[in-house]
Amino acid sequence: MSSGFLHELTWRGLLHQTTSPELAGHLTHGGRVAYCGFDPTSDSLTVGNLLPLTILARWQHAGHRPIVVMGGATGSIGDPSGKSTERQLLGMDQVRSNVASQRPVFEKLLEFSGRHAASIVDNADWLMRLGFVELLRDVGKHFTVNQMIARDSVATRLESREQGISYTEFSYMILQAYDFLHLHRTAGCTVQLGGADQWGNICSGIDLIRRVGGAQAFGITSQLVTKSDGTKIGKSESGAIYLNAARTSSYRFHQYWLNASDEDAVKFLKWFTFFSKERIEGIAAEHSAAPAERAAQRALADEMTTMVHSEAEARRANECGRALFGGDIRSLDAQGAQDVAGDLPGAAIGRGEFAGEGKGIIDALVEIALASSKREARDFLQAGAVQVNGAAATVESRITAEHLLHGRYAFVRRGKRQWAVLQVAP
RNA sequence: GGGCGAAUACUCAAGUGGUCAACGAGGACAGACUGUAAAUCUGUUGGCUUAGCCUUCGAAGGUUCGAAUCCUUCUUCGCCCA
Repeated sequence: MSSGFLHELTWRGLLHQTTSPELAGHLTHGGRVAYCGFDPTSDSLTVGNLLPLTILARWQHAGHRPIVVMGGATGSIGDPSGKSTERQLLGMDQVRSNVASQRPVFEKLLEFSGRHAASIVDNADWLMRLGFVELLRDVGKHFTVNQMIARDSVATRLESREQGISYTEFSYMILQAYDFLHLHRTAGCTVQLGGADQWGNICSGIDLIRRVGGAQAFGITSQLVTKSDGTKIGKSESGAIYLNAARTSSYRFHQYWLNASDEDAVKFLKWFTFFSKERIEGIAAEHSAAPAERAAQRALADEMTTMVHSEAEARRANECGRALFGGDIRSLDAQGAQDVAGDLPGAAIGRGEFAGEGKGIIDALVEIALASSKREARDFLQAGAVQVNGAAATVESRITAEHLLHGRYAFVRRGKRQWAVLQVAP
């Protein structure tokens, strides 16, 4: 096991850099403690936050103990790293409720019992108790401003004409360094994990630990990962992909991965799943033999959905996708239609609106958010991009009671992949 | 505190009195081709009751038949001087 962790990150293409060559030796003993910080700026993590989380899980699989640090305090300050603009400050209540609703995902991916039990802590628990003067005296003394302004994250903001940096964000690195020191003292934490953009903050923590107690600590950063076209992972047409089912249905989550490009699919398997090297190579071989089958995308989508939601959800998402893209939507039975409708975005309106002349397709498109305006709806219709229950629609189309599947549903498709449902309100 | 300059749509960026809902690029979306892929080509990209009308060019006023464009004040940002 030992430095199997570093090995693992390396072949997956995730290792960016480590702070010391002695790290490998340090990891030959199991049971080391590492932490990684997460920002409670939203009530749900996104696909973008998934990577550090899986790395923490890999750490645990390698026989070490992970600590999740929720930035309850630092989240209200804002990390200047990788940010070109000053952050909005969050209220404490907001932070608290975000921390609470993010928790389930961590519990899903990490093991919270046994010898290498993970734990979740909130840095508000110690940072909020810290007095300003106390902090300046005990911690601030170990930082020189010269060093602080030399940090990349600060330097770029100092040079930025438009933005500048507030004293608040400038001080962020001190707080994060203090987190590391605190965990070092109270939990024996010796390693901090983070993205490549966290390098500076991690080094600050290691320096602080050395200066205060003369102890050695380590940092490991992961590659900044992007899609092959250079854009961020986890953004879709309709916004960020969340891990929380309430914000991104398991169907949409599944679809997101299924739509990965050929070039990305295998990389994503390495980065995000716990599949072994052999298994991934097998899938890759299968995929390149018959790319049209999209074996890699399918494996990826199923596994990711299972990981973040559940196996049952993955199966449902799969069936739903098959119904929508595989065959005739009209062949769904009542139960199937209900399931699919439940996973799709859309709107429910009164039965009366479908009576007689029925509902105009243009209004319908706007209501189910497949078009952002009526003008756009007309554009789509003129381009032949819209289907209602599998039949092409025109500008004049209307949805009447007769069109409804099982008397309730109008499945509307815009373009190749966007589906939504207009249904009769119960 | 003084001087100079900037602010245009999702982003960058033209436009300096009518021909401007505003050049161009990127992004995004759609069509064709495909495999719910990539690349490519084409189209769209403020809104509406669409031969027309309405609301936009940091904010509020003003000049003018007419303003993104000129004037005044304000806001924000940058540069220079103190």
